[in-house]
Amino acid sequence: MSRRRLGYLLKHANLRLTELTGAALEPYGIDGREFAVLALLDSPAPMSQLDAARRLGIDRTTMVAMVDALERKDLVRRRPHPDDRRKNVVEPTERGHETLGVARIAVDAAEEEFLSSLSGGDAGLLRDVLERLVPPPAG
Amino acid sequence: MSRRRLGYLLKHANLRLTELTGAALEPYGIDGREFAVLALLDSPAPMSQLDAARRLGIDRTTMVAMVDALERKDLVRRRPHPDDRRKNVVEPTERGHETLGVARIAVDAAEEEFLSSLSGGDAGLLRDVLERLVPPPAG
DNA sequence: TATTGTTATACTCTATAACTATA
DNA sequence: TATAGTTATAGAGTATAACAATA
Repeated sequence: MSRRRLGYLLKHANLRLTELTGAALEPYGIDGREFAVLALLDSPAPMSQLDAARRLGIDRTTMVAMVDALERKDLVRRRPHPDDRRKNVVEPTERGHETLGVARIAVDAAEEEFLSSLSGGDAGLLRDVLERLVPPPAG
Repeated sequence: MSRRRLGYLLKHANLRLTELTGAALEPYGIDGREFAVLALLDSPAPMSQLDAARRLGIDRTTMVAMVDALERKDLVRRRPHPDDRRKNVVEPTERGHETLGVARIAVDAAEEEFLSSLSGGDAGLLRDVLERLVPPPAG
């Protein structure tokens, strides 16, 4: 029996977590990617679209579409940056904050379910190991 | 500092390994997905396209395209199953076996590089933990 | 009737290039 | 000249539906 490749395992682990997270967020009308953007924008320091894109490792044109979608749902708002009018400051609306509060609980539960076959120690170790494997975003 | 989400870590770990594996395989004219199919088909038991698709967790229509590509490169060959003519038995050609031999070494090296920031023990533990998180293919 | 392979088609996610406005 | 946001567009990768051949 040939052991499964690391690439297969990572891909399918990712698929499973995406599925669990997506199902957990469905009642709130957002998916895992939108949750990630919303959670990132819930930050004390004002964040431009480009800042957010770099932090999440996605293209700035992709970020345009994601902010569009969140704005249509009244979860974030764009306003011009006071000091540099090329930039948009993007921030959660009141509704965005509320949604984020409940969505965080749902995503935490989804992660917990995903990790439920592991001991607490192994779950923590998985996270630590992945942290070491994935370099922090540049900039 | 908000800690990075498990979904982010898994996605970007996957991206990094895909990149390393792709670069390692480029000299042999295949990518990581084609390698996975080729390695799976290098099996003592004859395997149909549907068998292979189920094992890799991809759609059977996707498998058609992958086998097409590998056949164009003279790395696999289709022949009718002797006992059930609805099925194709797909098997590596001589050239496929040779390519697989060198490609395996390249992929092993890419995985090693991917894991190079970890101790041997942590690398092994990562693999074990992922094995437990990813259910074996049904069927 | 059900299964295997195939084709046509469409959808999602993403990136590249070019444009606008600001700096 | 360079940067932030936007638009148009195209490329992967994937899946669904319908068909042909076979069971």
